[in-house]
Parts: sequence; structure tokens; C-alpha cells
Amino acid sequence: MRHAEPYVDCTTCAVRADNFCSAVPLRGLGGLVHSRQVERFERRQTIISEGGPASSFFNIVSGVVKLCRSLADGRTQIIGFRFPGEAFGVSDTGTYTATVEALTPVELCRFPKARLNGLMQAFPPVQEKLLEMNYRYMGDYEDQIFLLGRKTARERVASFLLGYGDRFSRGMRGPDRGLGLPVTRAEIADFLGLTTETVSRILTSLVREKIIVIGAARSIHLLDTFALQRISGD
Amino acid sequence: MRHAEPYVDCTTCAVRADNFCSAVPLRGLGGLVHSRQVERFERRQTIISEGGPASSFFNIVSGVVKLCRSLADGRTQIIGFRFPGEAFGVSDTGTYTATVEALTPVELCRFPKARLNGLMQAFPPVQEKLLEMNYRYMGDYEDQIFLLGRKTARERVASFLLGYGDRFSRGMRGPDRGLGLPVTRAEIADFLGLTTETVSRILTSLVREKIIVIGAARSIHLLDTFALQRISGD
DNA sequence: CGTGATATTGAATTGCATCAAGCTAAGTGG
DNA sequence: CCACTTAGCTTGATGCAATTCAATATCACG
Repeated sequence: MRHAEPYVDCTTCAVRADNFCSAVPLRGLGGLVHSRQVERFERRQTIISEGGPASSFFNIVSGVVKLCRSLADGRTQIIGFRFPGEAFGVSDTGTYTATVEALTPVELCRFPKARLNGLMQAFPPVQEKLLEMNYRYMGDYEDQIFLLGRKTARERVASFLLGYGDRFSRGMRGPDRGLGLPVTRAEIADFLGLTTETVSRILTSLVREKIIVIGAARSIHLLDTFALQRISGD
Repeated sequence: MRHAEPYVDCTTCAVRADNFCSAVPLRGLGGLVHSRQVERFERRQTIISEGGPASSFFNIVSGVVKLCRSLADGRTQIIGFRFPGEAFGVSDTGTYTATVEALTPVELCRFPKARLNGLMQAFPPVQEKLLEMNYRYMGDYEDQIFLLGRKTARERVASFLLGYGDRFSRGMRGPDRGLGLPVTRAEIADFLGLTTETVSRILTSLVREKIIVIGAARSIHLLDTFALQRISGD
């Protein structure tokens, strides 16, 4: 269920501009190709596990993943999502800080830690790009901390729909595009620090208020983004 | 109330090893000294403001600061704290993503954006160090997201005391050291996504259970860290 | 077409917030 | 030196948003 053939051609890669590969000049592409390993995962497959030895860094070519933390008693919190062009994996600790699971079929370029370090040495702009990407993720984390600490359930759901609705639709491949969310109510709840029941109740209330429409295949269509903006609190 | 004299001597700086300055070789120290500007702030003073034009990067030489976000309606969330040897300021967006305020008297080295970029160009290890520091902060953020999303009030307070108790005491200068926390109940509440009343109630309950002792000058002494560990949930 | 996973809905419960005093300690100025 | 003020903290009573528990409905997929 996990292939390792080099489908992805760096010279035509759709997400090259978004990730650190764009900081590798053309003359370095040969080295880049040999540093990475293309892998595919299906929905629900675990890519890396929290606490496991941190060995690789991943660029997402297509698909969406979730980063989670859990407690022994079953409580789970989704820390964030990563979309095509984004990355996850080793930081500088010896172990992964979160479990990462595929929400859709995912194509990844895996870079073993040592290879990534080699690229950073050879091409300092790679580091710069990684720094820039991390600043992005830190901003997302700050948003989420505010949301979890101070927003009501209704505000959280509205913020989620506004902030992630279209990112998820873009993350879908093939005919699924539009406004399909590859996340269950339970996943939305785990992201927003709520329960599935609360998420469900709020979504149906938003439907009643004609602010959204819920379609088939977990699709949510936003009718009134202005109302959502008002509800979201900021 | 805000001095700008170069008190701090890079060659003897106590926090040099912790921040990116350690990535500037001795021969580059001259340039480093000219890139920075030493500043001091008193408790309660605002150092940078959320949304303001992002112009500088700051290394903390001594003291403690808090990073906050607020909504127009007054809701405030402390995103995190930064201690001596840590940093804050520009990311790559044009504006600061959080307001930063001094919790104690603070000594800072301010680096204008352009100067920092210059240092990064001249000394690639500077970038590497910044990347490493950011990974630290991202780990802290992930912890906080889990705490806010899934932990009970009691678990949050216990986690806070365990995780930050000694960091705050170390952050104090002079005779205040020991276990004094330079944070009010309201600040603890703003960090933990609670209210001051709830924090107060939980602290007094922990006192009754002989797990902590509350002394003068906002000091909290941990009697039974094992119990706190158990309460904190992980 | 049936079966397990996912979603909705309702009723009861509860953890924390809110509202409301009163308390304590540290100034501050007369 | 002591009344007065003020900021911070504690404690109690009450309310409510979201969880929990429980049942049913709907969807997705073999």
C-alpha cells in the first residue's frame, strides 16, 4: 500500500516553488533527486509516529495530512493540517513530536535527515526556505492557540470553515474538488477541541441559518462567508 | 524608561551559547556588536505590538516576556513566554504576529531586520541556529495546543506549574530568585485559557492537598511534583 | 442490499464562567 | 503614621455552554 517509485519529476513538480526544493539551483537537481525517495500513502495510513525516532523530513507533493498528539486515555488533538507544498518531519529533537496520518491519498518526497543536512550545507538558501516555512506554521499554531484558548464552539467552527474550507478542497485530487472536506466530524472536533456532537449541532444550526449547505461526500458549501466572518470573531 | 546603551559585552554574554550569536565566529563579533542595539524595558512595558510593522528581531539577555494575542472585545490569550537566551520578533510577514510585553525588567539585543539578514548571509550557521530555536518554540506551541484543546483546568494548572515553575524562577534576577513567579493569576489564566477565579480555586485546592505552598510575592513552592505529574495527565 | 462507520438529535449532566462580595497587601499622600 | 486607594487574590452562589450518555438515522462500500 506504500509505493516507492520516483513518479515525481523535480523539473516539472507542481509544488517545487512552495518548498525548499526551489532553493536548490538547477545544477543541484541531480543531487536532489538522489536525496529523496517518493512514497505514497492511502487515507488513514500513519506516516510517522509521535515519539518514534526522527529520521526523515517530508515534502507533500499531493494530498493532505493531519498532525496529531494523543494521551494514553484516548484523548486526541489534531495539532494542524499540512497541504501540498507544505512539509513535516524531523525538527532537531531525536523523536517526532506528533503522529502524522494521511487524510487523502498522499504523495510525499522523503528526505533522510542526513541528506537534508547535506542539502542545507550545500545550498544555504534551502535553510532560508525552511525557516520561512516554519514561520508560516508557527503563525498557524498561534492562530490555533488563540482559537482553543478563547473562542466559543460556534466561533471555532466558523473560523475553521473560513480558514480551511478552500484549502481542503484544493487538497483533493481528481473529481472530488469543489468543497469536499476529507475530514470527518470527529476530525473537525479533534482539531477544534470539541466533541463530534457539538460540531454536528453547530453545523446543522448553520445550515438552518442558511449560512452553509451540507452536501454528499462530506462536502460543505459556504453560502454566506460574510456571516461566517462575523461569527468567527475576527 | 528605555535605555539604549550597550551594556552587554558579547564576549562575556551569559546567553551567547543559547542564541544565534553563538553561530557568529569571534572574527565576526565586531559586526555583530554593530548590528545590535541594547535596550531595557520595565515590567508591563510593551516591546512590540501585534499587527505593527515588523522591523526587528530580539534576543533576550535577561528577564522574561509574554507573547499575546487579543480580540477587540478584550479577550486575551498568552501565546507563550520567552526566557533569557530565547528570541522573538520578525518572522517573514510584514507585521508582528503578537504583542510582546515585559513580565520582569528585561535586557534585549535588538537586531534590525536588514542587519539580521546580513548576518544570515555572512554566516549561514546563524540561520541554522534560528531554525533550531524555532523548532523549540514550535514544540512548545504543540504542547500548548494539546493543553488548550484537551486538558481540564486542573490538568492545565498542574502542567503549567511543572513546565514553567522553575523556568520562571531562573528568569528572575537578583534576590527574587527562588520560586517567585512574575505572573499574576490573570496572566496564568490568560495562558491556560481559563479565568482568574478558576486558577485561584485550583491553586487553593492544591494547597489544601499539600501539593504546593503559596508564599509571599507570588511565589509558589512545589511540594509534591510527583502528584502534579499525575494530575497533569502526561 | 445489508452492515459497520459516521452523523444527527435529544435529554441529562457538569465543569467552568460569570456575577458578586469581601479580603489582603502595597502604595500614596495628608 | 495612619486613613484611603487600588490592584490582585480568594471565596461563594448561580448560570450556561459544551460534554456525556443514549438512541436513531444516514451514509459508504462490499
